Amino acid sequence: MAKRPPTIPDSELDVLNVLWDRGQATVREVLEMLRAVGRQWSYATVATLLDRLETKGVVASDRSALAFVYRPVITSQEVRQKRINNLVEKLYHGEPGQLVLHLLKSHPLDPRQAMEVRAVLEEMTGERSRKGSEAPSPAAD
Amino acid sequence: MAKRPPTIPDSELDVLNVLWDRGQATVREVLEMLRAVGRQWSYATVATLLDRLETKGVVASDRSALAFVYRPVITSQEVRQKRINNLVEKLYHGEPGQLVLHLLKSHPLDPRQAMEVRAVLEEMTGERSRKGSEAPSPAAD
DNA sequence: GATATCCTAAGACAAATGTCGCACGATGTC
DNA sequence: GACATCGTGCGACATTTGTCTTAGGATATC
Repeated sequence: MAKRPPTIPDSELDVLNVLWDRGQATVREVLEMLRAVGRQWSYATVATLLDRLETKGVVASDRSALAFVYRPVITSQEVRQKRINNLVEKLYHGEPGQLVLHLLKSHPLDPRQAMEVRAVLEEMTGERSRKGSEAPSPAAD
Repeated sequence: MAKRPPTIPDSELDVLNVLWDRGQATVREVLEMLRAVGRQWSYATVATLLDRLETKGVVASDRSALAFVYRPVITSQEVRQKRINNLVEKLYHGEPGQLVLHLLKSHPLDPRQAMEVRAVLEEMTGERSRKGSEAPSPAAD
């Protein structure tokens, strides 16, 4: 009778994204941010979403001030990884190859990233392409 | 008051996967297939899911025989694309680069696919790595 | 300190998801 | 034709998701 494991639906993800972006925020701040991006939610809706996120343990709140300040407890990395796994398993039979291909086809990379990915791949397939300038590109996130 | 646009939840996706795999199937066949993969659903559950899928218009049924034969109406490609778009937008700020990197890191490609992807990338970044034996591999799906 | 504000708490409520149970008709079997 | 099967139709029910309303406390403002 175990309850279903907690997931993060899209609406909550929108909220979470704001927190990841600015590190922390109050309900109102999140609301403003989302308004600026087109989401026409009411204050209460955002509050509910943050509350649910906290219940699920993915965000924490500093309740010392008048307006609670929420902060993410999990990284976007963790969520991303889960989604990726799910995608690969449920829609690609655990075969990431096709996924990568589809991805490149539908979402072309800009040159810098293309090179970066290429470097990784070359290392993976056996450094076959000599070019000399393999300076590790320190991409900042 | 528009109802939310129809989505395909994970449970339904499991069912859909069986249909994509074998082209078509009856409730019982889907049930068997899923049982074989660990899903302990009841007959009724599978029937419900197929019914919902049909309501959503993603599968159709041939009702001439005793047991209805269901068949997918959309391709896995379409669903995959939607999921990919969602992932890129919601979790990667529309930047596919990081996603590809993460993907490669967590789900290493086997040599064949790695080379295939690599070829695509080289074409994308400007065929800089000369090697001579780059027979274009026309991979069939 | 009366008011206007802003917050959170609590709940409401419809739709979607996850999983069935069961009545009842169509079929197959002696 | 009586009985065991198998299949669909229909409905049920708990949870989750999507969105809000409203009550009532804490703060700021004159």
